[in-house]
Amino acid sequence: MIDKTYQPGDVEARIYETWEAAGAFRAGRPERAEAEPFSVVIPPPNVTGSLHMGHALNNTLQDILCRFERMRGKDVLWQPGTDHAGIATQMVVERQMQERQEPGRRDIGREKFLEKVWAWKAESGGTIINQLKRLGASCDWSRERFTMDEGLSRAVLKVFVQLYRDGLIYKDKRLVNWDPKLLTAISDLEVQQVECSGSLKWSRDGEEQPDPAALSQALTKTLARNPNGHLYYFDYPLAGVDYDPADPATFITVATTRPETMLGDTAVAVHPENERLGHLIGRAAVLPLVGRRIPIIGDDYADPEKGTGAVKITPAHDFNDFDVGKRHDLPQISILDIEGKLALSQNEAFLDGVATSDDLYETVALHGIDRFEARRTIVERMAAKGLLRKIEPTTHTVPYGDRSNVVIEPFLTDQWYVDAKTLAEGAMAAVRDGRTTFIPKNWEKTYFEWMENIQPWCISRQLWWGHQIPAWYGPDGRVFVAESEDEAVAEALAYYVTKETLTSEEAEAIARDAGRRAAFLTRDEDVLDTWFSSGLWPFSTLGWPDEAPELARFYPTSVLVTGFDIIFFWVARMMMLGLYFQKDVPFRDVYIHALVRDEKGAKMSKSKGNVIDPLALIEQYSADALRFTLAAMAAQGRDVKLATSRVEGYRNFGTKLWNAARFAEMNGCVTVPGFDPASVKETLNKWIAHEAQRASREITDAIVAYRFNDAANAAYRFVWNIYCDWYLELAKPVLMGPDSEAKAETQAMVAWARDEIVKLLHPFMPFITEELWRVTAEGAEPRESLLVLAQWPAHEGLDNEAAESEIGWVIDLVTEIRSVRAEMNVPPATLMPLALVRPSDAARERAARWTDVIKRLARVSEIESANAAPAGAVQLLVRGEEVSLPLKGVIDLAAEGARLDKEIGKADADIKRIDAKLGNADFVARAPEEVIEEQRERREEAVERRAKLVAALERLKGAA
RNA sequence: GGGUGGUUAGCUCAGUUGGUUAGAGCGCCUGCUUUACACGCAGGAUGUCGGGGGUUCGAGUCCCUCACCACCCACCA
Repeated sequence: MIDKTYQPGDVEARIYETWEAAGAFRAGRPERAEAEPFSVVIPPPNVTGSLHMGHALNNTLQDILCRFERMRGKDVLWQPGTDHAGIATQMVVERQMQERQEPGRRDIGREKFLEKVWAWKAESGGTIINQLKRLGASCDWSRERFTMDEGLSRAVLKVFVQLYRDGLIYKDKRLVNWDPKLLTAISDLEVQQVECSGSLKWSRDGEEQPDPAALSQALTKTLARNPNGHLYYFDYPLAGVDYDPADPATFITVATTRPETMLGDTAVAVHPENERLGHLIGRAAVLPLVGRRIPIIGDDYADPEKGTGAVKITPAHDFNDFDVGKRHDLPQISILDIEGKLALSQNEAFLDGVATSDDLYETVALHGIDRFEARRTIVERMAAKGLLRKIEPTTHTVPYGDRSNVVIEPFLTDQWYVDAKTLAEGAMAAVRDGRTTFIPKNWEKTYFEWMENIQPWCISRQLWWGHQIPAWYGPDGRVFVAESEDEAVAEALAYYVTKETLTSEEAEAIARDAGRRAAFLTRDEDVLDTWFSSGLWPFSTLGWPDEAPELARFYPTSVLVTGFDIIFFWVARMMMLGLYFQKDVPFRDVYIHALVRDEKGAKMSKSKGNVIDPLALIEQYSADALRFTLAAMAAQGRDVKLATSRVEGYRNFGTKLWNAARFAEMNGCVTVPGFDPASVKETLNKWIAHEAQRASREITDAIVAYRFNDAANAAYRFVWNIYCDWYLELAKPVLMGPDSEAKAETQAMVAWARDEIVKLLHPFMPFITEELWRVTAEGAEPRESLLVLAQWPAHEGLDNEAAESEIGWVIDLVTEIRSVRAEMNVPPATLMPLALVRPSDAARERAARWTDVIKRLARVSEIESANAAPAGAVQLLVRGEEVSLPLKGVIDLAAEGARLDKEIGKADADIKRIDAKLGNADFVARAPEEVIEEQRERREEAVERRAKLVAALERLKGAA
């Protein structure tokens, strides 16, 4: 007995266990050894994260593809796993330590800290996996991987060493995006540009706010809230002359949004062709507050239109200035420490060549203050010295760290880089020649755009949680890159022996002694960017660098399903690294889905508080309802704006399906083993076979084309509007009637169609369908196999236009009668006689065959034929046949007259519109023949319809 | 500054290569204990397809333009 109500909470957990126990998701099931492989790697979620709506969408779509292909008989591998998420995870653990008021990570040291992270991973790492299971994800969990697994770590080492040896990884000292809170370099992609503007206006020469005390107060107030955007104009006195604010020949004015960096200025640049300032090129200015002589140089970078036309150059704190500095061989003076505090005392570069002075002492005394505090102080001091000319509000963008949410500092450090430009060549070619295809196609443009302008990828992070860089430094600072410390030591010893820094005896002595070996080299402290290891995901998870049969069988993977937000972070890197190390693309297709947004279209974020928790929706409406909603809304190229009313609607859909199955059971509809739907005799059954085949085709085609919404809608329509609304209703008289042969066939067919439905719906709603499959028997026996492994409907030869035509007529007739009854306010209890007016033989036969159904569904008392339409009856046209409801006395004659008038009006409008088309010589001359023919037929039909309606109206008037 | 997408019913959204009278869900209105289902059944109303122009026999669909809304990339002294 099927339960009266479906309880998703109970069923879902049980069903999932059944699948796992049966090994249903395992790749390489023996019976599929010869099957075509289908593989997908999951975008690995953060190991300590939890499921958000983006995951729900992403994994629902992958699961639909995997379940679909599994049912189509393929050997499916959905490779699951998690990412160690370097920065994110380390931050979480550090925050926990802080909350518990424990000593910081630097206090306890690397080893102890990593123990804590691993402990946290052990504690929380299962959460997201369990949540994926709640969603129904059919991953092969026996193959679950983690980016810091032993195997994946070996892949990382091998890749790093190989790329280093091939000259594609190198160490370089240049400006990086430095996060002063996390104390690490980050890549360009991890920097968010935030627009900010200011409000403070002040001018030394004007009236705006001349009082220095008031200025100081305003500055304090303004700079207290960051970000802000102000342009500060400073006079830099020229060397060799006495500064006179009234005499432009004694100074050069520069404008900056970052006053504190002036301490690191090493030049002022003007455009070589600047008419106003060009003559100053070659002279020098004296850097205020410091006393350093800095040259005035000519460089195209200085735009005469911007600022004052003269720009201060701070090579160590600005990306553009860095380039200018390189061109002019300027010193790079870093004046900040890693935390963004002024680093002035003991700063040799800063003090180099600067004569001691009171100014300098005062400035160096600022050592250790924060960069924003420094900004205020510098401005105040410049103002006090009369060198601040003015302050203007401005709007500009400020770089923020996407994790730490603090202002990022361009900072001069040694870091490891990947030569992305070289690797990008192959990755672009692979998409250009179609070895990998993006769906929707337009994302390829985004991909190319970025690839063409790709910058060196900074891969080192000053973190502890991650893959430590396999680089060791010798006593002279020389770097040795190798897959293990032993190899590095061996390499280093050999090197130093050849260089005659060591004798071979010394080298051998070191090599023999483990302690000395370990002390001989120092390992690089840094770890790799998380995306470095995720970039290897499509092959590292398949067993590389070992010889793994899975790699040969499942690489390249069939499709990658992911959001557009990580095309650069992840997709591009996998393309580059996959092509380099496997000589083939990592995936054939890349399906890019949209972001899930809230109802108003805003990106969901914790800070906005508009996050909808997928688990809460699963609790409330079932995983199936959530999945179906996401699939139905996943139209290509558009964001998914999630409304919970949709989830509720699809929960109702599940209930509808459940009840339809209960109905089938109550009427003794049981799956007949070996039943052939092509053999049925009843028109109704031929019709549902025809419709089921059509639905199956639509759904299959849509999934293959990644048109998930079309697939979901086709399934929805078939189940609700075809199977439930009509097939079951039309079958009721047969199921309750006396014809045992027809009844038996129909019972079998109801069960067959239900089974088809359950299969077609399974990729979308795996739980309820599997449960229905379980509770419905096959013949006298329970089902032998699970639905998850059942065969996808793929039948041919069930098309049946004759059945479509006949059942279509019945449906139209019933619908028309219902419509008229409602319009005429005929009470449901009133049964009406129905007359076919001069029916064709076909219509008469059909009416006879469907008498019971028509009577029941249209609430008709009897059906007869008439030579003429009776007076005062309602006239209907059903597929060209005239039908009347002779209900004089019941209907409102005036209302019927109005209805007929309206119908005639419609017919007139149709005729007029078609005539306009057919009357157009150009249309007749140029439109395709079938379009014209269609219009002619339609006109004929409309004219006939009009004539009948007019006649009916005449009769109505006669009756009145 | 460069780019992408969007603007269709009260709301959330479909509408593949131009071709019937533009659709769905939710909401709304009317009626219904019709023996699976009120998480239901039956019927109904609602659109200048953002504005303007163009191409075409024919435009929600293609082109131009304007407006507004998102988002991405780059950068500004």
